[in-house]
Amino acid sequence: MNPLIERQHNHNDCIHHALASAEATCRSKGLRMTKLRHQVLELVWASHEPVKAYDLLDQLKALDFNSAPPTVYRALDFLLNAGLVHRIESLNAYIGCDHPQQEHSAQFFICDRCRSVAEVDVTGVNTALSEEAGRCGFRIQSPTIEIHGVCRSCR
Amino acid sequence: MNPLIERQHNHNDCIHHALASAEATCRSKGLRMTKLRHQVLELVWASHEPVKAYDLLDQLKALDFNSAPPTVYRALDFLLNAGLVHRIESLNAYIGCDHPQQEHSAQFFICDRCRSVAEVDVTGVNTALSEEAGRCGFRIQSPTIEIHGVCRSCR
DNA sequence: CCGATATTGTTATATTATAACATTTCATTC
DNA sequence: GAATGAAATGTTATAATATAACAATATCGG
Repeated sequence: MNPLIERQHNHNDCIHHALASAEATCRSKGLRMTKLRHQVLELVWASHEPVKAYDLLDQLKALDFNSAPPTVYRALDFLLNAGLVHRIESLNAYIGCDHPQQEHSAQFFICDRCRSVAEVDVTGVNTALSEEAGRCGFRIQSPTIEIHGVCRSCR
Repeated sequence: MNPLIERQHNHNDCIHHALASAEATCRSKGLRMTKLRHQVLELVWASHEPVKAYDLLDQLKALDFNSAPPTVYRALDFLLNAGLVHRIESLNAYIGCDHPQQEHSAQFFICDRCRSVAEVDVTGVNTALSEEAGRCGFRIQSPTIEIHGVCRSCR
């Protein structure tokens, strides 16, 4: 479904790119990428499907991290603030962002069959929303745009 | 903030219009607007701010409805399916829809200061998303578009 | 090294939502 | 108007998601 995510791809490349990019982002922003946060980010990047906080928690426990709910929620908060992951509100789940450096407004196509998610950035959507916001006198801070449907492979 | 919701307006009119419209919708679709569902819808329409399930529950209890969580969640499910309310995913909350008859894709401007919500339907957003979906081979089923920010009155 | 600050550990609890089964209500048919 | 079946509601329990509050530890700048 995702132009970026071919069905066949070397996912190790995704993971490595994401983690390297995250390290770079943290360095440039003066943020601390600790062992725990790194591990959580790696778990998030295990797939291109959104992952739930308590699933991460179970995996952390299995990895012998000393974990309770705050452990994972704090790590996720950090990653969210750093722009390294996005939260999918309609799923209460989290997904990695592969271009944390760039300013971008995230829009998601979410396949309800295979659960895969594609992050897109449609200019037309942003401009249309900005224009409407301007007309209403509304100052946009954070858009949540999550489009549920069925992806090409699943149709 | 909402072109539709003037800061000064007779909210009784909103409520009456919404409830009458809901009755009409149910009649035309062969749905049963029971006392409980009517009461929940009326509570949802008490304001133009999204309301939480457990707040509704407390209010139902105060009104001597025999209520537990399933009571309110079932009523909300019914109202959601009937198109009489929308769920705001990013707030875990619910808001009345004042034009349930028309097919429409809901987009929300949500003020994070005063919590008021304006439902808009920006053509440009829909067309841009449809076009992108077409390019990706994605079949859109239900868009969630929730724009957080600050409304005109609160800026 | 010291002190300040950020991070993590830990326990408890708040918030949101659903499962499962019993009972009641309602519309229809007789 | 009683019998029936389906829809709605009542009820108890529990699952799933998230945060508060405070203690302990690690890290950074001086």
